[in-house]
Amino acid sequence: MAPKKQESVKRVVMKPLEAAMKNSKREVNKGAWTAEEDQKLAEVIAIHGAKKWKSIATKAGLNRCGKSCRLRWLNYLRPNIKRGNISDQEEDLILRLHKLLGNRWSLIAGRLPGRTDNEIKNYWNSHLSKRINQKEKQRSTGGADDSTRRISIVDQKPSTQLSDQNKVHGEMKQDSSSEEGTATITNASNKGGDDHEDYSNSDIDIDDFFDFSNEGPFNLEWVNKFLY
DNA sequence: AACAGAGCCAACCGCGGCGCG
DNA sequence: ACGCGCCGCGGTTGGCTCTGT
Repeated sequence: MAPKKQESVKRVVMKPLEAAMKNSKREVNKGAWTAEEDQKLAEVIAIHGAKKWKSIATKAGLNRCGKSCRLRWLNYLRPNIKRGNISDQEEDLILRLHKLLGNRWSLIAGRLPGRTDNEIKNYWNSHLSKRINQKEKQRSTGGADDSTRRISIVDQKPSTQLSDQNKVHGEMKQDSSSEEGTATITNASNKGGDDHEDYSNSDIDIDDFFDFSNEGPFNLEWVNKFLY
């Protein structure tokens, strides 16, 4: 299918007016954001910073909940956001990280500068998961083609071939929105039974894995340290 | 040209964690 | 220790665009 670049800009202009009109003054506005709302939100965040989303929503005079403002900022308005055209390198990295972390989109996004968790999640759901499924089918029938070669490479990595159990002993938390990429590790039970792998038995140093301090902005070599 | 189905993506929803009083 | 509110995350949905018929 042909890519739809710059589409989001169009979207903003399309429906939202009627959506905004439909919503009464008391009700919280939902649906697509208008350019005007974007501008207001950006202005308020420029002044007050991207914290206290509820008050930001109020200060901006937007009839939106803080949650919605936060999402809009993180996924669209935030500076240095890359849109569209996930490169082969990035795709490869997503595949590897997903293999390692499962559906921890925010963590994966934290390793892809300029990419949002939502974007990666969408990309995974619409592109990669299908390819994985295809590959699985092909594997069961035997043989592989070019389109799945890269995925095969990922599958071959030995150090992360961990158990398929849906449990994890370490909960990792990271502020993916921070440009510095500071990370902390906490211990907690995993919510929701993610399908990622149990890395607690591996020789991966989690602290090291999420130590962003000595990396370039877009150096993907680091991942090899953990995955090969 | 019109329609239907698939693909894609922005945004919403629900839940859990955390901090504060 | 407890309750409450806010924040962040992952899953899901709604709706627009594209493509094929």
